[in-house]
Amino acid sequence: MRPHDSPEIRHLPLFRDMLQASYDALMHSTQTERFAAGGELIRQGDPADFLHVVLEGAVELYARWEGRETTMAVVRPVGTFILAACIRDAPYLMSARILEPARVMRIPASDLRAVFRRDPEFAVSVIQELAGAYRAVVRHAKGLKLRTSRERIASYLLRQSRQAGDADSFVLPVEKRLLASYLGMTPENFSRALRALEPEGLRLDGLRVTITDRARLMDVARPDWLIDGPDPEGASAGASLPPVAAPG
Amino acid sequence: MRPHDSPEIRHLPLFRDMLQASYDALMHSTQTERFAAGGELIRQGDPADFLHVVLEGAVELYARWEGRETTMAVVRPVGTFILAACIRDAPYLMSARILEPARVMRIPASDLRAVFRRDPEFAVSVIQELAGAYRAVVRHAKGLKLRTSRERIASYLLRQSRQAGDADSFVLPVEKRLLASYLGMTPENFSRALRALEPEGLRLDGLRVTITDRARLMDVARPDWLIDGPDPEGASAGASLPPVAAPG
DNA sequence: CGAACCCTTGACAGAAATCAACTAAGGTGG
DNA sequence: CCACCTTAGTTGATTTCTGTCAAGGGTTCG
Repeated sequence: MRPHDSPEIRHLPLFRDMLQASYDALMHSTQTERFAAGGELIRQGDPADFLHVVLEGAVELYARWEGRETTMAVVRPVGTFILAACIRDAPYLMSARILEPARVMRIPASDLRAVFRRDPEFAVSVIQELAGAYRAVVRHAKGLKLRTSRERIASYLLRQSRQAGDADSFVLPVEKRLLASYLGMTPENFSRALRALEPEGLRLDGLRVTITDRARLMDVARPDWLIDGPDPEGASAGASLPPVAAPG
Repeated sequence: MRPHDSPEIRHLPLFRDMLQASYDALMHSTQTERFAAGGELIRQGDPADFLHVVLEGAVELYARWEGRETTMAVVRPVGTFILAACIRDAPYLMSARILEPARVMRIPASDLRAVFRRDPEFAVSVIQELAGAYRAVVRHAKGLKLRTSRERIASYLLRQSRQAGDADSFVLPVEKRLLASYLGMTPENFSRALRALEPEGLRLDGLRVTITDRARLMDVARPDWLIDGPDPEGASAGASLPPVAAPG
C-alpha cells in the first residue's frame, strides 16, 4: 500500500471531504521520506514549497531570532504543518527539525493552491483547519500574556492529564527543556517551578507526573476553556502534544 | 447610499472577489450600528453570532483571565474581526470594546458560513484572510517569546515609522497604556523602557515619537521580516495599528 | 471647578534569566 | 564490556528584569 492510500491520511479532517480526483491530484507529486533525529526539515525564511504531513515520529516547530530560539509546537502523527505559509506562498515563519525519527509526506504547495481553488469541499476543509489553527495560536498567546510561568505549567499539566483521559498519572510527551521553551521559560526556571508545584498536589518522577490533589492543582492553574481549549478544535490530529498550535 | 454598497467594503480583500449575488446574500441581514466609546461589542465566551466590520472609529480586542487583561489587537477602518470564531461556530476567544466612537457592521455568522460554501471565490478569500491572520498571530507570539520588552518597544516604533512612510517622526496611534498591554508589559514598565530608549536615538513628546538615530535604534530592535512583517500580508486593511493580529 | 484618568516616577518585592557546578543517564567507540 | 563523552536535568548564587504599590503632575470632560 502506498502511503497516500492510507486511510489515516485520507481521513484527516483536512482531506476527508475532498473529491477523490482532487485527492489524487494532491498526491500525484507528493513524496514521502524518512528523516533521522536532529535533521532540519525546513528553515524559517525559506519559501514555502511543501505542505508537510507527519506520518511517523515527531517534528518540532521552532523559531529563531538573534541567536535565541523558542519552540512553537510539536507535531506528531497524523498532523500537518506550515499550511498557512503554503497558502500565502510566503516564507516559513518557523523552522522544523526532527525530534524523533520520522516519516514525512511533502505535498507541493502549488498543487495545494490549485486544488482548493477547484474543489470547494477542500476549500471549506482548509478554512476550518486554518480557523482552528488561528484560534490555537491565539490561545497560546493569551496564556503567555495572562499567566505566570507557574500557572502555565500547572495548566499544561492539567491539559496533559485530560488528554490522557483524565488520568491522574501520565508521562510528559517531550523533553523538559523543550517543554520549558514551549511554555516560554528557561529550563532552569521550569525545573524550579515544577518542583515548587509538588506541594500543590503533584508527585514527580523523571518524566512521569502524578496528580495527587487535583483540586489544589486546579486552584493554581485556574483552567479556562478560552485558553486551554475544551476541545481539540484546532490542529489536525496529532499537532497537539504541546497541546495545540498547529500549521505554520 | 447604504453602507453595504460602499466600495470600501466591497473592495476589501475578503469581499472583492465574491459573486455579487453572494455579496448581496451576505449583506441581506447585515446591520450597521453606531457605538459610543467604552461600549462592549462582544464578550469572550459568548457564541460567535456575527462577523464584525469596523467602518469608522476604533475597536480594541482584548482578553481577560482571572482579573487580568491584555490587549490583543486594535482594529480600525476598514477591518474585520472574529472571523475565525464565526467560521468554527465557536465562542469568542476575545472581547471587543469601542476605543473611539465607531460604526460597525455585523454580518450574521450563519450567512457567512452558508455563503463560503456556495461561492468558491469567497472561500478562497476567506482562506487567504485566515492564513494571513494566522501568520500575524504567530509573529506576535514570536515577538513575545524571543524579544525582551525593550526590544519589542524598539521594533514596534520602527514598524510604526515604516507604516508612516518611513517617516522619522510620527504619533502613536493609541494610548500608551494600551500599547504597553499589547506589547506584553505594564504601563509603568513601558514608560520606563521607552524613556530608557531615548539615548538610543529617540526623542519623545507625549504621543509624538521622533527617531533621531535610526541606525542606533535598529541596533536595539534588530528588526526581522519574520517577526515584524515586511508586508501587511495579514489582516484585512486597518487591523494593523498595533501592527498586526487580526480577526478573532 | 471637580473628578476621572493617563502618564510618570520612585521605592520595593517578586519573578525570571544568567552563570556555574554537579549528577545522572545514554550513546559511542575502544 | 567498560571507559568516555555528551547532554538533560537539577540546584545554588547572583543579577537583571518586571510587577506592584504609592504618590504626584497634567489633561480632559462633565
